[in-house]
Amino acid sequence: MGSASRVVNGHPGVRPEIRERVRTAARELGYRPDPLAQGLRARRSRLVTLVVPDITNPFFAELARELELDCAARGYQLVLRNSMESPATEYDALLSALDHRPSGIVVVPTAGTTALPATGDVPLVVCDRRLPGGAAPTVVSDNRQGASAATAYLMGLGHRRIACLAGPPGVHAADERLAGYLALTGGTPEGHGPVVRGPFDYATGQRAARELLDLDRPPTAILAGSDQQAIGVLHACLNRGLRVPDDISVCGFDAIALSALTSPALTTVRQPVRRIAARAMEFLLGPRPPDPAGFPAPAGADDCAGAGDSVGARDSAGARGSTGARDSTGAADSAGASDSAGARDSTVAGSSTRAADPSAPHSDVRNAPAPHPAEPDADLPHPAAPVLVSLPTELVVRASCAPPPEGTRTP
Amino acid sequence: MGSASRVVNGHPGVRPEIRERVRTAARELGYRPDPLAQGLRARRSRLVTLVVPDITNPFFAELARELELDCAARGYQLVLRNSMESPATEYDALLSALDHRPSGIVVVPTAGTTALPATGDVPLVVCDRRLPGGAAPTVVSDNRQGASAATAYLMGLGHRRIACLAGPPGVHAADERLAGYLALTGGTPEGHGPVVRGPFDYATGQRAARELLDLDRPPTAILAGSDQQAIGVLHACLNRGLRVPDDISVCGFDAIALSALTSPALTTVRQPVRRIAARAMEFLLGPRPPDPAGFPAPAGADDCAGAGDSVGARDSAGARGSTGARDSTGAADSAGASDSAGARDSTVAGSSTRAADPSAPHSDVRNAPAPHPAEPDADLPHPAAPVLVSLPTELVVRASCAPPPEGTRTP
DNA sequence: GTGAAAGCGCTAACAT
DNA sequence: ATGTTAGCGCTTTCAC
Repeated sequence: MGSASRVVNGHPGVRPEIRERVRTAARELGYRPDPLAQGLRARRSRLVTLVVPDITNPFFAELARELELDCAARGYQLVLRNSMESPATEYDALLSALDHRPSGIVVVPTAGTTALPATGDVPLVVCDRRLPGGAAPTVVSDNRQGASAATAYLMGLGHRRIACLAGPPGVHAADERLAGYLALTGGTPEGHGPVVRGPFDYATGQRAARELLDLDRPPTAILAGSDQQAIGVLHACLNRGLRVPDDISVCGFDAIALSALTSPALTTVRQPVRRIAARAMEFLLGPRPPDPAGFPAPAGADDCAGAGDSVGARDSAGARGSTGARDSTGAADSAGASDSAGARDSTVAGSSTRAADPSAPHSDVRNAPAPHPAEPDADLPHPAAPVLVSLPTELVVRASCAPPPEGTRTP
Repeated sequence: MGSASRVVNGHPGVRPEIRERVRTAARELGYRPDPLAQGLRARRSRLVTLVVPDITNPFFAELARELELDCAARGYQLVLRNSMESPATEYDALLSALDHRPSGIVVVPTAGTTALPATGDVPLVVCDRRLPGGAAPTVVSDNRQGASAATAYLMGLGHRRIACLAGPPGVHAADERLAGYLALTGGTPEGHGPVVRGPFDYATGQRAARELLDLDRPPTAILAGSDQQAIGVLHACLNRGLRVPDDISVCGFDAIALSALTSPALTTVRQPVRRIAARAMEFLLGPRPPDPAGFPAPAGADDCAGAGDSVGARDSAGARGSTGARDSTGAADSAGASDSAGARDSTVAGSSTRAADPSAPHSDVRNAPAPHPAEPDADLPHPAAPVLVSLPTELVVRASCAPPPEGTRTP
């Protein structure tokens, strides 16, 4: 029975003969490991908890989907929690999530979150937004760079009065986007255009647009802080009888599905949701096919047959041995992290290399304001885990932006 | 220690003194029950699994949120799974969900789903869509009635050429909505207008609208199968230079948040998402405050004090005893179910009365290798459980519909 | 490398 | 009504 367990968990050091015998028996008996018992004993359930402010936000929904798909592929289950933008609710959600001893936690903190509960040895990663003090490992997209790219695009089109509708103060993504905008417009002879801030929602977009349009010299372009805002802006403009992009340009942020389907289609900045999800999961669970077992991961007893049959040789290397079986990831991703460096000093992190053991690398990453100020040494198992990963965004040029009405001016 | 368990689980028959003692100790020790151990022993985890085609669909996101909120309030966690409209994926998701011995399963089946796996003694409820053969307990909104209401409204406005953009064939909600439309227009002297079918998404709306607008005698109103479709229609019309609602009326379905924020705001049919969620949860877990414990449900050790104290009497009737403690629900909701009967024979269910024991009523609903071929005996727990609950929808009149351009004709 | 034994933290039958 | 006793199904030392 000990050996059975070893086989199921893909532990090395089991004679091939025995392993096959166990596998066959398992298959014939239709054996399915009991996650509860496993969890109780191993003090770790195959659950990943996601805490978002509100799953109804299309961006979070997309994130949730990507995470869930990734979980499913690895044989994990995604637990969903809504904090409803309440730090207290978020805190409670985290606490009760912890009770279930999840394999990892992904949280998109509320605007008011200052600290997260101690997670013990449960790895946690912050997504999309940042916590003050960078108190936890974080993966975000490079909002500043994205906003700058959009601003540059607008300026290149000839716009000189570009308004910025930014998200709520204190929300990292909002602040960063604003910073990206200011970085380019601030140095301009005309100075930067009007700035309005507010929640990332449709209503705010409408309200802000009306406000902006009522100005003495209304802007010729509006850079919104989210697609939802941008759509609100779009509608407000349209309602005012303005043509977009002929009379005014509008640019969004996020590239949610809907943004492609407005009229005109929204020029926007794409957040690499899929990559964000992938990086987060990688951080929590290790590189993609941890293949933690010869077969328990795949759900149906069916498909494991196909896969399991010829697998015998596969894990000769030991899917999760103590050696650098997983550095493939490290290499690829350090690249991903650094190529976002196009934007200034901001973000970007202590690059790639992660220790091999999935249980170890996180413990020190948490709370810990920088475990070691500097890590000169570096071979394989050094405890230097990236604290902040910033993924590059992508400008999606569609139809909602054009040169300003009066005529383009080439600088 | 036995008593401790009894207290924690709110079992009756514990002397108040002891109970207090246990509670105090628990509080001081910061005791938190281990859900894994509880689950292993009780063969039931405090998890509820939700399987949706795609959480990215705003309607499902809303459903998920409501369910999650309800779960959280009861001390449960919501596991999210995306079937991506693939019956096979859905099946696997259910299978692996079952491994965790959830307290219940909510599934929005894919269009191609014909059967669900046997869930053993795990209660399962189908939401929003229906399974062929009504093989499982179901709670949906009365789509037919909703579509009829919208159609009637349009006809009342004077429209005679109303097109219907319906969802994909085979999807129950889509079929029902179409039926609701046909029921009113079919008998009309002019007969019903053109019908187009396709996925519930934005793109389909745009495509269909263009198609419809190219007709020799284009419709004066379009009844869409979803808000997403309707928004696509809206954009397509606007792009064609048509004014909505002056030149053409558009009506949506679902009343997602976005529908209020388009310009013009969408007239649509509201699905009682919150009630759907509430009913589903009630079906799975019993009436709202099952308060399965004096305090483990509330997350923080803080709030448990307030609630737990005076609870003592609550469960005198036994929140989930073998008697009809839950027909309060049945009464209220059977009403809800039947007043939707305004639309013909359709939906509506074997009204209210449900068996009291949560473990029993479901077993027979499934195909199930039936433990006992027949269970003649029946006192309160008669196996007559409602198989279908249909909740009434609500027409939300906003700005996207108006009398047809040529002039209204009063019948 | 492989069995055997000892529990993970809790609940449900038991005896009291 | 309370204390005691078995395990739930698995992982993990620990001897072999």
